[in-house]
Amino acid sequence: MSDQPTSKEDHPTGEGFIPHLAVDAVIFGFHDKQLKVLLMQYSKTGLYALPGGFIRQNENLNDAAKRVASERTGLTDIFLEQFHVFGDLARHDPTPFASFMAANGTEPDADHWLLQRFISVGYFALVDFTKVTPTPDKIFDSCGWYHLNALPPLIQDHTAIVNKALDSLRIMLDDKLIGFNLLPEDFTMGDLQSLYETILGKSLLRPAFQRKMLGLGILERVAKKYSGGAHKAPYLYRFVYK
Amino acid sequence: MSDQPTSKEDHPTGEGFIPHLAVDAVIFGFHDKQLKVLLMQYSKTGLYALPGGFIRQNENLNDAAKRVASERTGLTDIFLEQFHVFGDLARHDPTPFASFMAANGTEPDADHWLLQRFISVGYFALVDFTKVTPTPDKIFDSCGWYHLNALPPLIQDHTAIVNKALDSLRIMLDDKLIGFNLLPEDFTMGDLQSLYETILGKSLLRPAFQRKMLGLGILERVAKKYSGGAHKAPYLYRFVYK
DNA sequence: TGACTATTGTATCATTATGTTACAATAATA
DNA sequence: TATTATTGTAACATAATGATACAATAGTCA
Repeated sequence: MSDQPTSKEDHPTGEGFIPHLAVDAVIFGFHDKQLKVLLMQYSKTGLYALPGGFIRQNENLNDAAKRVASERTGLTDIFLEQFHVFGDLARHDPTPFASFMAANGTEPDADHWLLQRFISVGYFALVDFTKVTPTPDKIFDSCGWYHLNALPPLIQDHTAIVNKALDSLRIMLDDKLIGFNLLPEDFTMGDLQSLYETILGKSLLRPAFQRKMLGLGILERVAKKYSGGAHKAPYLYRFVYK
Repeated sequence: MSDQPTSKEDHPTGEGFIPHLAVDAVIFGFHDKQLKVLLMQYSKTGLYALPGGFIRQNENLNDAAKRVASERTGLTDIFLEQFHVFGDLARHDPTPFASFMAANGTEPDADHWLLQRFISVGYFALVDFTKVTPTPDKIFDSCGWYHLNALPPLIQDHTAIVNKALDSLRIMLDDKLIGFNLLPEDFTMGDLQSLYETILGKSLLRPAFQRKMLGLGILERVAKKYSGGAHKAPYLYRFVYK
């Protein structure tokens, strides 16, 4: 997507980027009945933030979000979904970035581009967190997974962004399920149900769930069967792309 | 909301506005079983566009959208809903604005701020078009209502924006109904059904519609009854805000 | 090898929601 | 006072969803 360096410090003037506009990515990680979010941390201040970035002058907005998500996860083919734009003045809080810079020994001008007001387009993604290599950028020097129900305090309005993303994910789950590549090629109905239960945060009844999923018309049953447990072998399914 | 002039030409350099970022408002007008959209036209070129505008440096994004919608309709209290951000490079097409300026005798520089790439946040609103005074701005010198199923060709990707807005409106109708103030304070179930049928573009069965609406829990029946037609008088309802 | 265990696939029934038809009630009109 | 058009709602049919039950079976282990 790009041959240029992308971290923020490479562009101290913000040149080449659209000013005042950012993307923030809420990257949900799922595995083994756990739902986590990828967060960035700046160790010197202990502040946490969502992975984010800026939009190049000659870059599609969606590609900018994809770039941000790919750089932080090492994954290509991330399915990203735009869900909301956060554009209130009240969200503007330059203190975190000022702290980062101060801790790096550079006292920024008051009108430094990073300290200005940003309007942020929120994207969410859902990935298998065991397949991810969390990769920090040059501002946030660490990067890792945090349980959704035990998030640390986040800078600015990032907690609200996470919550809104989760709401959107839950609403869109049926429609976007096929886009998230977080189950193996072949999976059981139990795998799928675990995914749903984890994301929705509640348990579901098995027969009704099976009926509903098959009713979506996006699953095909694979002939061979799974082997491993001391019980009847479940069928394997895969998504059918029409 | 503002005491400054807001039309585009008052700011030939774009000063005071966030560059490269715009809002476009899809203002649906409903009345008497008709659904229309408010469009701007520049008479000298015949080009049509959605009402749009820019975001002030010190203005909430939502307020910018509200300002645009208010200035074009003369209405305050417009319920606006953000629905999508349009950020592809492919949507960039400076020719309409270049035409406007050329027709006004000013040959713009190639790097004029209005000719640059814009990312646009889409909002939709739903109003009673009989209560609106369509008000042109200084670029688009006329402004009026067009039937949804007979739209003229629009500049850039504005047709796609209208279609996406309509999709979103239909999906959100149940949830956002109470916010659109396009029925009188007291209205009949028939009025409400007409509204739904017009927006959804299909007819609905009366008993099921009544059941569903009452089931939403946002209607209360008013004691008094309507008078006028040669038939049984319908009950009047109003929205109940909880 | 055969009883045991855990889990699966699905049948069955219950409940709720939705689609459809029917009809009595009634406000204005003539 | 009969007529007309429309409303409110009952009644039934169908579909969707919630919940229980149970047979099927892949491994485990006596």
